[in-house]
Amino acid sequence: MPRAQREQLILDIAGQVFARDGYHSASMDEIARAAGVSKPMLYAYFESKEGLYLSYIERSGQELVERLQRAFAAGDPATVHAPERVSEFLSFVEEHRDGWRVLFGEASANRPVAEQVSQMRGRIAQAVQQLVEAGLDEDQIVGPAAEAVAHAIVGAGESLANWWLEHPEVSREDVAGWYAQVVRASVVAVMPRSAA
Amino acid sequence: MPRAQREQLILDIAGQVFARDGYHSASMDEIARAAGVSKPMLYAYFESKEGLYLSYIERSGQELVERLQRAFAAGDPATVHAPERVSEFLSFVEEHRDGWRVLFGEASANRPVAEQVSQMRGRIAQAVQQLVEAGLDEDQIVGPAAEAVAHAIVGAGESLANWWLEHPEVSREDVAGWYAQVVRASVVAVMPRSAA
Amino acid sequence: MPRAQREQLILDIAGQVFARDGYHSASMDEIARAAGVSKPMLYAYFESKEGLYLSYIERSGQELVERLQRAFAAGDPATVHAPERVSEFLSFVEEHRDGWRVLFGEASANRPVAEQVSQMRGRIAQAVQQLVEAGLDEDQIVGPAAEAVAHAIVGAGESLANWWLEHPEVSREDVAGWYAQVVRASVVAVMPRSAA
Amino acid sequence: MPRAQREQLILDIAGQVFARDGYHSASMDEIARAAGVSKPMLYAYFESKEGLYLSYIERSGQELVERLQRAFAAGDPATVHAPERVSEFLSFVEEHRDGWRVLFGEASANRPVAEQVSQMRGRIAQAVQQLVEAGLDEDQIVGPAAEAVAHAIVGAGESLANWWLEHPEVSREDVAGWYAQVVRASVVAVMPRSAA
DNA sequence: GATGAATGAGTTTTCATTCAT
DNA sequence: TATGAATGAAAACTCATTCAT
Repeated sequence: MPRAQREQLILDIAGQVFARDGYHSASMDEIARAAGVSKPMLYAYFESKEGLYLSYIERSGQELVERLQRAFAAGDPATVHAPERVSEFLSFVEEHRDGWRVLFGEASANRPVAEQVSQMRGRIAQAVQQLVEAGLDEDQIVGPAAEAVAHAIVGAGESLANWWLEHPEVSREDVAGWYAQVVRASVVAVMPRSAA
Repeated sequence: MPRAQREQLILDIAGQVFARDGYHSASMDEIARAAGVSKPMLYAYFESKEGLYLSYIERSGQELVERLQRAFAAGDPATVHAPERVSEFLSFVEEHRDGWRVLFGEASANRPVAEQVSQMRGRIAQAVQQLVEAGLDEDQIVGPAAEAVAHAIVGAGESLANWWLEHPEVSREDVAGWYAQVVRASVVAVMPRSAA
Repeated sequence: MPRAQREQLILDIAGQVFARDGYHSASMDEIARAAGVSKPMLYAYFESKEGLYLSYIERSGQELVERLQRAFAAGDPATVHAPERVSEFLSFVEEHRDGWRVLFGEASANRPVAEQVSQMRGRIAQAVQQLVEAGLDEDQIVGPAAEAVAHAIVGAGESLANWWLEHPEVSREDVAGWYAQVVRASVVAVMPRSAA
Repeated sequence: MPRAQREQLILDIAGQVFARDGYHSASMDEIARAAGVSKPMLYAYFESKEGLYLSYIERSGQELVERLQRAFAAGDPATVHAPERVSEFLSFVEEHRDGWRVLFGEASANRPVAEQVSQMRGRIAQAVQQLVEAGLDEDQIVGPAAEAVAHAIVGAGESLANWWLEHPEVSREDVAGWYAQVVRASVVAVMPRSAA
């Protein structure tokens, strides 16, 4: 088997293991065994565990960025946010679960620990969901939309807050204002008749 | 020093270390040294590394959830998304950086690894930012708003995609539709004159 | 509570723990907790873990030796080995299980390890038992006598071999001769009509 | 050096250390150093300390059981207890001191502790020895025979008592009866002219 | 006399990494 | 090229033991 091909195979397997166990808990032993190669091969091809990981997210990230750019940034601005575009991006997530999980999923690492963190996030999402639903008439709540939007809102806030922590020169008021608007607009957009 | 007080002190320090290094890379030795106590104390008070971590996120999460609920869920729906409310939440993030980072920050774990992942996210955010700006006249772009909103949008998508992976019964079209609307509404809301 | 009395109480508890877990696996923490005293008390009274253990086997051993001497060594040689005497000794074992186990029982220490060793001994005892039974007519085998004698024979051999290891000046032939006679006599004694 | 061979070498060394220090006090560090390998090898080959120990007693026990069965159980019942047979078994003990000590020796564990226990047993054996000698004319006592038989008797009692503790359904009278007979027969067998 | 609080020193175990073949 | 065999370094965790009060 030529080297290039074997490298791809190893990356596939490594992705599975990283996605399942997280960077730290994944062991080179396990990856080598799962890929059916010897450990020294892993080192010959990728230098180190870190090198292997970086190679993997490089490959995954490359494709993800391209797909996202195709989904979001290309073509006529008027149609840019069209669901079909977004759908393409979601297809990618679906087809490349491992890559997505490694880049954006919650690092499993230690089972009970990950669970507790995830539970905390869940509680927050629930609170937001109640808020979303509070602005609606009871009969407007259709299935999982409210739950989904709640997660989107939480994720937006999380990301925004993290960004802000790296940009302390931006005032809290500004950030708060933007986020407030995003939240309000999201609720209104998805739940159109909402009075929120 | 009475036990209860020292427990709080240890939790503070542990939070710093966990926030900086991530769960796995944080070592009990380091935490003990930083807290100025011996390792056996850590075990006497928190049973295990996992126990220490869980204690920490319990304490942090408790307060975060409360703060978020106060920010979002209380009072008159009409004023619920008011920036002042959101601002309160951001205050919390600011005051409890460590707690926030441990719960919602990017697990550092391994420096270059974290950096690469973070860079990848950055590139995606940039693509989205360009998209946001594409819908605006050049003179409308005011400072960091577009960047901030781009991060919010990315975070929303990330969170939504993760939620969807756990809810495969929801159709891709639905999720795509919701996300598309969230994105569009967010852009419009923050960049009001945008034609997007 | 006066010191002397408390010492006795602690020794009782310590014996239980030592008998259950073995010297190494027994922890001072556990003994202190079980005895309802603080660890520093244990050290004030017995100096060290070793001191505690030695105190315990001293107390137990003292009584055991006395009982054995009374059972075996006293009085008219003709009646010395009478079952009533032996019975007294067995009473002691029954009443002082912990003491006996600590002095002569198989050290538990590590469960699976102890089990494996014990199994090995069991297999040996079985082989001996078959031998004992081989010398009997089938209808002579009455209940557990053969099994019991087999264990006695194994124990005698074990003890004899250990003794011999410390007395290399004694010839193997002599030891073998004595042991052979003990075995034969034991079988005959307990299974009287045996042709062995 | 091929793996299989090195495994045997490690087992040999481990046996020495276990025999000298007992299971608990033996440390993997020490075994590795003594065997001239690194600790990870120990784990690669035997999984754990427990695994190493079990491997060792498996290997030792296997051979011991076979030897014992050959010594005791084979051939014509009439010659079964012949000293030559027993002698073979003693040869094994002599040649496999470590294996024997690990399986049947007094677990050293902690030097002074083991010593004290051993001393206690010694005192008991002495008492029994006096008893044995009490039944003899002074000029009949030939060298170490009485001492050896005393140890055999003590070992038989020890083993019998342990067996009885696991079989409480057997009456004390029965056990006492059997033991009494074993004792009497042993004395008579080895010290033939004794009136005991 | 009694103890809550504290620790030094050691244990087993794991893992990324490399060399000899 | 490929690997079986080997390891240095560090991790989590435990325990007998001792102060300060």
